[in-house]
Amino acid sequence: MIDARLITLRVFARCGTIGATAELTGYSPSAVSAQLRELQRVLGMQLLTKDGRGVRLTATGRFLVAGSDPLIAQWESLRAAAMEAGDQVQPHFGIGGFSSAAAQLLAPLAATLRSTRPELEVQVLEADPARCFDLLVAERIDLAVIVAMQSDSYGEDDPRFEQTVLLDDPLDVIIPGNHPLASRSSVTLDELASEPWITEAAGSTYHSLFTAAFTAVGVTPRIAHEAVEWETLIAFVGAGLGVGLLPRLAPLHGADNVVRLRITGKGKPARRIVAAVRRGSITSPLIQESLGILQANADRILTARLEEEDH
Amino acid sequence: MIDARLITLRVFARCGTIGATAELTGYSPSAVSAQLRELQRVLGMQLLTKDGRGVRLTATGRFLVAGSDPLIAQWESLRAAAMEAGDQVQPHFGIGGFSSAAAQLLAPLAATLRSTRPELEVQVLEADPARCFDLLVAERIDLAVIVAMQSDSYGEDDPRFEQTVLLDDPLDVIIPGNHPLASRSSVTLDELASEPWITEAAGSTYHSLFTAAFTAVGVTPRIAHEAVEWETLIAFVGAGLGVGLLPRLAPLHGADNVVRLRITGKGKPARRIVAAVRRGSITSPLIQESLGILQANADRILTARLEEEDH
DNA sequence: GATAACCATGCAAAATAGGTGCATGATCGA
DNA sequence: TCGATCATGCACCTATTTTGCATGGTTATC
Repeated sequence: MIDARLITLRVFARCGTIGATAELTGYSPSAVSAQLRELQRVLGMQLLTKDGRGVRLTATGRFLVAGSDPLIAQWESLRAAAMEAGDQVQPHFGIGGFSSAAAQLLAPLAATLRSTRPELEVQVLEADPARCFDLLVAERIDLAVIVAMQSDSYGEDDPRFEQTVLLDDPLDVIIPGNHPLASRSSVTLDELASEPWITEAAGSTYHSLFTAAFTAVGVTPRIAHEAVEWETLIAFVGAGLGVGLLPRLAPLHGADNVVRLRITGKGKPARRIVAAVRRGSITSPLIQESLGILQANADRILTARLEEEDH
Repeated sequence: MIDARLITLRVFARCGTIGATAELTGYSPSAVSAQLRELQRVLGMQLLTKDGRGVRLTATGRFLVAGSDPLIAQWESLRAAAMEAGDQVQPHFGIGGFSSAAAQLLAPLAATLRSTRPELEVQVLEADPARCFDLLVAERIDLAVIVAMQSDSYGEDDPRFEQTVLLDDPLDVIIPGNHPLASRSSVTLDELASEPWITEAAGSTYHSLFTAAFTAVGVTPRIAHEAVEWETLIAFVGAGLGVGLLPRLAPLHGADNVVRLRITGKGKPARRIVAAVRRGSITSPLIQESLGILQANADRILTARLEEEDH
């Protein structure tokens, strides 16, 4: 119920360029430019200034954007309370999450909602955590599932969002099936210290988890290969190129020559998966229901994962 | 920056009928109907129900309207703060007031603003106090000048408005120029107890002031005639039909055979004139400036009135 | 109990706001 | 200097919104 042009301005405050704002909101750059100009005209405020080949928020613009945070939150809160009090159903629901969450958690959630609320139009967007926050601001999605990142530009206390922990997803070790330890059900990271490791490129979300896990046990692993997708990582391991860490949420789905081992000992790495919503909307019945479904699914998957892969 | 359809819903909550909402907002009834239907569709809430030949808010609708009060206030507050912080100028400014206020206070205010802020488009609407509040809700005007009414449906602490006292406008007595007391400069109400009085129809704003003035001194005046406009009242007095009470703010502008006398004694009736704005907007520089101009003008008129009419 | 007044709404047509795509100009990095 | 990037203006188009009138249902009046 907040004017779309103000939302656009808020997205611009995140992106810094008209083009990126257009991409994120789904408009064309011309439309964003026109919207922001119109916003300035209606409000009688100068919100943007030319800055080199781009534009930049004025002090007034920054002030307005910052001040609009509680406004958005209050609207979300009101909307949620009205939905709850009136037992109403909203027509559209957008959810977003990073790759493994999208596949493992969001897809089942969408399926469940589709059956329990047939009239609800659910849209799922796969996007990395940073983009998920942007999509929340842009109101393209209403709920995001992300991995908690300490180095994130979105703090826990950001006035725009509310976050709740969904689960701590433990990292397992995957090793080739013909590896000497393959018959074990669990290992310690020490036992694999001398193995060639496969990880993601330095700087990625996963890589920081990787290093954190080994610094916890005081071991410096040798990084032999790099992969981006879990699929690739699993294939590398299956080909005997090395060993790797795989979140328990990520499925092996019958990969050849790969076994998953639980990690024991003092280094028990895990990635924290949290759900994020726009502040104020947390009490919405639809979001509450979704959080419940997500958590139930997560628990179910985590407990079932090891059993099903151990035949 | 709040969606126009929510504003329309808020106006409807005041009026109760689509037609009245249309009249107040400036839309056609069909447009209002379509807007409210669209609002329900977008929010996924049922806000209206059929009720006889009209429609009525549902519980959800009432909840939403009540809850939107602080939302509007917060936006107004943010807007005002941004205007102040950024030294910006808004393009449009609507002011409204009842007849004598419109002529005596709003017209000069508009003229002043026109010269000090040439780029500002000022619109003046004459409307009775109740309608002024509705126009504020409908965002047709940003500032209203009204007479404070205890019997008003808009309390002093209404979450939608903020009110500041502009002035206490004393009521003077006007009598025919050939009346025995015409040479006096002031009278008490007791001295005029036996005169035939001219007032407005019972139930009007002015009438309650009239009766309050006389109950304060314990006299029951004889009401001989009724008039609606000050013009008419003055003409009646000039024709020798009786005497009347005239706010000092209302000008005689050279009426024949009429003199204005100050009232002394314990019964010193006055009408309280207050400025009302949407809650949150009181800190807006434009509104602050306007309030200052209004108050200065009011003081100037009040002090000048008696002198100029005493030649 | 019939008639008139009132109220909301559906529909077709018109108006208008808003969006797209391309071209342009300006700026920055190589 | 050249190419890349970015914002914006313009012409065209789309889609939303509004209007005016007609309709159906409801209440008040006589």
